[in-house]
Amino acid sequence: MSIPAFDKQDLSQFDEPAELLKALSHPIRLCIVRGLMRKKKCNVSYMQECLDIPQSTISQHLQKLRGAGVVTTERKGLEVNYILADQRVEAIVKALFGEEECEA
Amino acid sequence: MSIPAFDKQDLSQFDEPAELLKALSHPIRLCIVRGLMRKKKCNVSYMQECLDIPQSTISQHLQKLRGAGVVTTERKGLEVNYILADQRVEAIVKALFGEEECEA
DNA sequence: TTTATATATCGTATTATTCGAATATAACGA
DNA sequence: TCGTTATATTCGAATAATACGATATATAAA
Repeated sequence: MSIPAFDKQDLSQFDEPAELLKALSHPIRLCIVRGLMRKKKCNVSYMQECLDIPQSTISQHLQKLRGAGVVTTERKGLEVNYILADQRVEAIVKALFGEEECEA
Repeated sequence: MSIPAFDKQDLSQFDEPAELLKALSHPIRLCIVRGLMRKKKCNVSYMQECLDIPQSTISQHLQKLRGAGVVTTERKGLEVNYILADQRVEAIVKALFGEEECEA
């Protein structure tokens, strides 16, 4: 009587992790997230400048990341800084891109 | 002159990893993949029985996983066994669900 | 106040995913 | 060959994701 490898009874336990992965599964968002691993803290304008993508597009991606709990925000005056907020995400990014020194 | 944390020039380097994550970002597929970590090798009927989901639905999810290189197949007579084929995926599943002994 | 700047949200057209029934294929045994 | 079982593919409808211009909000400075 061992636990089956698959089990429809707890399919719902995969909902949240799948949501997390979905939030990460877009090139722009993945780029943002890896950028935040390198840079710790980053405002929208900086990302926009680097990525050269319309502001509303970036902002929408950021809201999706925030909605999934991937990032949190810290306002500083006019700017809003984004910060990684989920350790699982860091492990996933490392799995995908390798370990890496982060700059202060 | 350090490398910027974000860089539009190599946005395309995120395409493949994003595809990989997209393939994983569905509860059924994630369940299958974690099941394959536990069980190593598994045919479609077994998954179908456990998950109680229409055959075509399972098969479609499996094709998506295969297309992304997450799994490979081994035919044995009528049955087709699915097997994990990407180490990154194992690391990701561990990040999401924790380490775990695998049977056999 | 007004103005400027940084960011968020809305509207909407386009494209992609999802599901499951129906159908097709592949391998085996009689 | 024919029938059976296991799996894959096709199709259409419903739903969700995406991009981006236009517009709204929030903060700060004049």
